[in-house]
Amino acid sequence: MKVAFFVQGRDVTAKYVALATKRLEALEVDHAGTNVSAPGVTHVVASLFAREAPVGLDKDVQIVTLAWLQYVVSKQGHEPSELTAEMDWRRCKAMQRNGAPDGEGQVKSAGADFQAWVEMRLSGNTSTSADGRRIPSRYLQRCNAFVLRGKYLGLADFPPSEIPRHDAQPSKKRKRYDAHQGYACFKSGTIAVQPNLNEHLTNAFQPLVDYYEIFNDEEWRKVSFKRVIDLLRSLKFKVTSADQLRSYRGIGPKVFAMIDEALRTGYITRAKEVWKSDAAVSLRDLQRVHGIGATVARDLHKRGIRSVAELREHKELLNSVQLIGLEYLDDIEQRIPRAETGAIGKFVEDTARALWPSKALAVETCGSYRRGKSSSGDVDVILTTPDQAGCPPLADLIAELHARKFIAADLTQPKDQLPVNRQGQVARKQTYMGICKLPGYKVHRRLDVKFYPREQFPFALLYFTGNDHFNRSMRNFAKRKGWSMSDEGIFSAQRQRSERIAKASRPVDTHFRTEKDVFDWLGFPYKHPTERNCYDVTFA
DNA sequence: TGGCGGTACTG
DNA sequence: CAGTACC
DNA sequence: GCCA
Repeated sequence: MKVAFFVQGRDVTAKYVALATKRLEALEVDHAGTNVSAPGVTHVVASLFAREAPVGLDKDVQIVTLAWLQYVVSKQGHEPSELTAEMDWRRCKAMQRNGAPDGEGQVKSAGADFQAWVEMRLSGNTSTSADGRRIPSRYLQRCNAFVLRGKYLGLADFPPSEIPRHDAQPSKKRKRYDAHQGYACFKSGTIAVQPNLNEHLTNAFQPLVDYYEIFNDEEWRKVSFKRVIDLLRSLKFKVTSADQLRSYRGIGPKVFAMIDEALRTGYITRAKEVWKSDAAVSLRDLQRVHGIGATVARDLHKRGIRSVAELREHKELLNSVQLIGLEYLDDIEQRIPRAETGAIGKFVEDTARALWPSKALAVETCGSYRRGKSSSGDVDVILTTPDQAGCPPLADLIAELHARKFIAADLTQPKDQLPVNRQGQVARKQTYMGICKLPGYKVHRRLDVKFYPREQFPFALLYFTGNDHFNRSMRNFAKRKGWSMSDEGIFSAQRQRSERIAKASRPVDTHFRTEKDVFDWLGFPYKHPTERNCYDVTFA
């Protein structure tokens, strides 16, 4: 078990760092604590422990605090107000009465009961604080639920009294929550920011990935290098010697030598060599455009187009998708701050709820956002309804988003002629890709929206949350056992191209209600969304 | 030496 | 169908 | 590229 924690501030912070360290040492846990000094926040940490730290739990845990996130965000030059939008103040408010953090955008103080509770968790007790003080039972329950919900169940949106039991029947009184019966547990309340401790190495490898990305003939070499980067990024220590990585899956003789070279000299010769070619540079530049891949770039290059700048003078060579990609290139390339990703997801959600007021909808922003990243490349939203019969047409939602001037351009045409059943509902997944912009914002963003029938939703969440290595890994795991897994479900593998693949041993007739159902059914250890920022999933 | 994820949209 | 894209 |  490894624990990494990041805290920032003074006052309360130092105290909890000491407590956490003590506790971790008592558990003989391999831990690494980082204390970050940045102005602005002092008293946040206590609430962060409640929010993020499953202290004293015997699982493989990662303690990550929003304070660290705040530090990262401030380093990137964003306003603190953006950060406060990240925090789920509804949950803080629930604790406000008890002296917990104030919800008006600034955490002011942690109440005595709350601090006592944190200390209790840190000391491993369950009902009394470290100094023997008894914590009021109502408050105890509330705090415990707070942590458990945030970390393991993620039922963040439900006040404690409204946490649905797994066997609960849909309540007629709380219609709005109907859709979340069984689905809300996918909400991820955790923000995990793991700093890349091995930037010195990932930076050295990135040019190799970029290089192989621009051709389509060495896909697997590219994938291998990509895995190496994600492996390095996932490490909780800074690599100082290639020998530290000798036993890791994905590090072979070639990569080992490259890591060794990068550590000694600061760069990889091979990575420098490949980019000496002007053609490679041109091809990479052209492929910045959405819709231009290896083949099209090569074709354009043959026609004498060497850069995006030159491409802008020859738009007649592009199809409609590429034209949009070119038009919004500068915007799309920019990273999206986490707060904006959330706001875009909320805009889609609000629009959907306004459009189908009688429908109970589950809406989830996935992708790197759901994996807890502090910025994203695009926004991925998926929806479902508890309706067994199917979903309303996604095209209607897209039309409404157009009407609200939220969507600026379509990269795919929303199908309005999908096969519908007698109720006029669509019983298969519907997908959309486009460009959007929030009212009052300057930069356009890539938006993906998908609408899934509810029985596919757990699989859709898994797929749309990623990351790509995680998906490939999990699907590979399923395949070896004789199943084929996708965003629509799990099926008996039709083709068996390899002897490694076992014959499916049981029919797939289970009803999967949650992501965890899928993990359990596969015999695959459950991973919280924030634990899916991985390069590979190992299984015993 | 063969395998490396599964799917959707465009043209 | 090939190419590109999504995680 | 790595791995079984």
